[in-house]
This record gives sequence, structure tokens and C-alpha cells, in this order.
Amino acid sequence: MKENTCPTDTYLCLTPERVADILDEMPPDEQLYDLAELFKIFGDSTRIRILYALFEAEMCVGDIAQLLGLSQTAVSHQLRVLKINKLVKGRKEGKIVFYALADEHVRRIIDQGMEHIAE
Amino acid sequence: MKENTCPTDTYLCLTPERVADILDEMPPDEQLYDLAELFKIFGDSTRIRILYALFEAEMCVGDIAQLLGLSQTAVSHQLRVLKINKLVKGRKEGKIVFYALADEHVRRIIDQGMEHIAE
DNA sequence: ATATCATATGAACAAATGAACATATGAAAG
DNA sequence: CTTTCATATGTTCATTTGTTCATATGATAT
Repeated sequence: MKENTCPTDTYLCLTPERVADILDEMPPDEQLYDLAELFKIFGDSTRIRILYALFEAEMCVGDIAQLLGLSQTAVSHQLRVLKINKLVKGRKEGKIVFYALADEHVRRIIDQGMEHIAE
Repeated sequence: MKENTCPTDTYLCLTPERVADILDEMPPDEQLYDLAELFKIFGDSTRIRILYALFEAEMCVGDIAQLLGLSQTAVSHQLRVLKINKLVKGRKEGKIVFYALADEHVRRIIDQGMEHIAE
């Protein structure tokens, strides 16, 4: 038998103490679920492109659509998703709605992702 | 007519110069596509839980499964996804495979996400 | 009022995705 | 060799997701 392995009751390599430690450090499942939901929003190239466009400045729906070569409907749908998840905010001026990034977290999360890509 | 609006050829509120600027700042679509793919990986609570467990230490497949109350098959499938996308790395020791976070980007991306959640 | 413009919404459909099943490697022990 | 154990893979299936179409809202102008 190998020296490295450390069988316990039911675990192959973890001691009960370590199991307790790890479970203790883990955030509650509900929070991890919300976190996954957040990343799910970033996990679509259309939404990423919209967010990246908004990096530069606030923009109205039609211009985003034209800029990215998307239909107005598609953009509106995705902006709704982004707004619900607090990644963008809308400012209405007459019939035009200007959208902008909700906060700097959005930029930072995307930047971190970019760094990983460019490894 | 409102003073804020600035119609150009085809855009509602963007000047052609700004359009050029924005498009210039945008990474190529292929890169944004890859970025979305990366976030897609984080956008699943099972994978997030696995990654969080690996925050503490490297672990073998069976122990991860037991720790999180998942089937071995499910964990293996997700570890495969995580490995392909370079979020975890595997180290084989006999018949046991120990998985660990591939690099610190993973932790940082998740931490940034957590900060956003806790706003 | 009506017309037009910007955006939003709802329904329907195709594509992607995660989970569960069975099965297949591949390594150590007898 | 065969058996057992840890992990990996393939396939099917139900669900989710993004897009498109048609339509609705809401604001400005005539």
C-alpha cells in the first residue's frame, strides 16, 4: 500500500477533520448557487460584447444593436437579463434609453477573465 | 428636439468617430467568444462547488463526490470540463487522481464574483 | 387625434447543456 | 491471468437558453 493514502471511514484520502475544515470554509450552497447564476450571465458572447461596448460609454439600445450587428430585439432581451442581474443600469431620456455598466465589478470580473484567457 | 441627441448617418446617438473608437477598443470577436466560454464554465453551481472545495486543497475524485454529495460520474464529467478549460489540473498517483486549481486566476475570478454578489 | 420612432414583451422554435444510466479504461493486488 | 478499485467515457433524455417573429408600450411630432 502507498504511503501517501490516508483512508478514513468513508473517504479515500481525507481525514474527518479535514472534511470538517473544508465544509466549514465553504460558503452556503445558496450563495454558491447565486454565484454560478452570476457567471452564467457572463457566459454568453452576445452579452459579453454588449458589456464590452459599454466599457467605453453609455449607449442606447439601437446603437448597440447597430454597433454589434444584432437585432434590436435581441439586444433588448439581453439588456433585460443584464439589468435584472444588476450588471447594467438604464437611464431613460424621452423615448431613448441609455444603458451603462452598473458598477466597476463588472469590468473587473471581465478583466480577470481576459487575463486568464491570455495565459 | 432634445439637445443631447446627436444623429449621424445611421446611428441614433453615436458619432462615426466614436463608433470607430469603440470598435477599435473592442477585442476581436473570437477573443470575446472565448471569454464567454470561460465564464460559461463558472456558470454552473456543481462546478463552482467543486472549485470552491479545491480552494482548500487538492483532492481526489471520490472524495470530492462524497464531500459534495454528488455521484462519481458527475464529478468526473465536470472535472473533465474544468480540466479542458484549464481551471484545474490533475496529478495521477496510482489509480488515484488528485485535482487542484490550475492557477490563481480561478480564485481571483470567483472572489470578484463573490464581491459582486455581496453588494 | 394619428403617425412615427425607440424600446420592450410574449410566444415559438432550435440549439446547447447537465444529469443519469451503463460501460470502459487502467492500475494495484491476489 | 482475474478481481477489485478509482476514474473516465458514451449515450440518452429532460431542461434551459438565445434568437426570431409578431405585437405592444410609450414618447414625440404633425
